[in-house]
Amino acid sequence: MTTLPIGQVSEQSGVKVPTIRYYEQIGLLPTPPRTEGNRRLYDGDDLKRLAFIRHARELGFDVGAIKALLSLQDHPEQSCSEADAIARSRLVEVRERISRLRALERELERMADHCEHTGTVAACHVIETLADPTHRHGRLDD
Amino acid sequence: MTTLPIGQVSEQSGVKVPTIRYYEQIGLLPTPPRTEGNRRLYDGDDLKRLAFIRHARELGFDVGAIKALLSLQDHPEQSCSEADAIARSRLVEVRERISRLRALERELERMADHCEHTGTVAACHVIETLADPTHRHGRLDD
DNA sequence: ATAGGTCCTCTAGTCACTAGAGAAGCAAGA
DNA sequence: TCTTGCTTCTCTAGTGACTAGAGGACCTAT
Repeated sequence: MTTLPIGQVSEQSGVKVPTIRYYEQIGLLPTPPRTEGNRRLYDGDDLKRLAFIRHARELGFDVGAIKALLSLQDHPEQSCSEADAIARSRLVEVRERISRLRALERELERMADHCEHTGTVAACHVIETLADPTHRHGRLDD
Repeated sequence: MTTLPIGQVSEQSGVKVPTIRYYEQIGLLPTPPRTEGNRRLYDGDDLKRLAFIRHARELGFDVGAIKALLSLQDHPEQSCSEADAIARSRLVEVRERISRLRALERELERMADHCEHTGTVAACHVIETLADPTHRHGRLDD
């Protein structure tokens, strides 16, 4: 089984060294074993976990939400209803994000296309694109 | 034309009062006119702008990215190529986020469905769902 | 054995808020 | 008009999630 020092894990996961230590400190990463000389040793699972955390953070999930998601992974023995509740509530959030991002995507596409075809700047309506779906009157995109 | 005090704007936009003042301070919001008694006065445009900022932040865009998006809206006279560059680079980012969120959505759906149908906890593979598309071998989900 | 790199802990700084203190403004009733 | 209570004002300090730096230990290669 391959083990990696923190620098390698950092490089391969895209998470900076101090951030990895920080994640350990706040309990997002398990405390890894150490060498004789007190250096942290990681394995492939840690690598994947870190990459997951990085992407989830980039998508705007806070540490609490990420902990909840990882707990699904970490505790397959937990009650079905509990896991289900976590998965479902995250699912609602994820779907809302997707629909907002799609609206923004369409607006940016429209602007880029307009520019390409006419050589002029399109009126920009990005502000409308992220309107709160729960407050909207029109239909929601699919 | 209706004007609103900061408290109303806060309530209707979902952005807290100190946060609104903070956005003014860092230049995300224009400095509003004041009453005789030195209180800020906002209008409907400010309201929309604030709601946009809130949603964009929730989606994980940082202030710099939001400024760039708002600049498209604010400066229709700017060069086409500049606006286009901003729109296109945001577009790439937005599409990547969408595809990752969709992968996560599918995994959460799978888990919720599994629980519903079998009454047992599904093996959770959320970690795999956000893998870096640029490092993946399989095809990307549209 | 020593030079250069990686790692250690600890403290402090950054970004984007968020909460609190203390004072001034304003609206409504006694 | 005065006062009670709410909103707003500015300013300072605290939070969450990093991020950078100091000072020192470890480790590899020559």
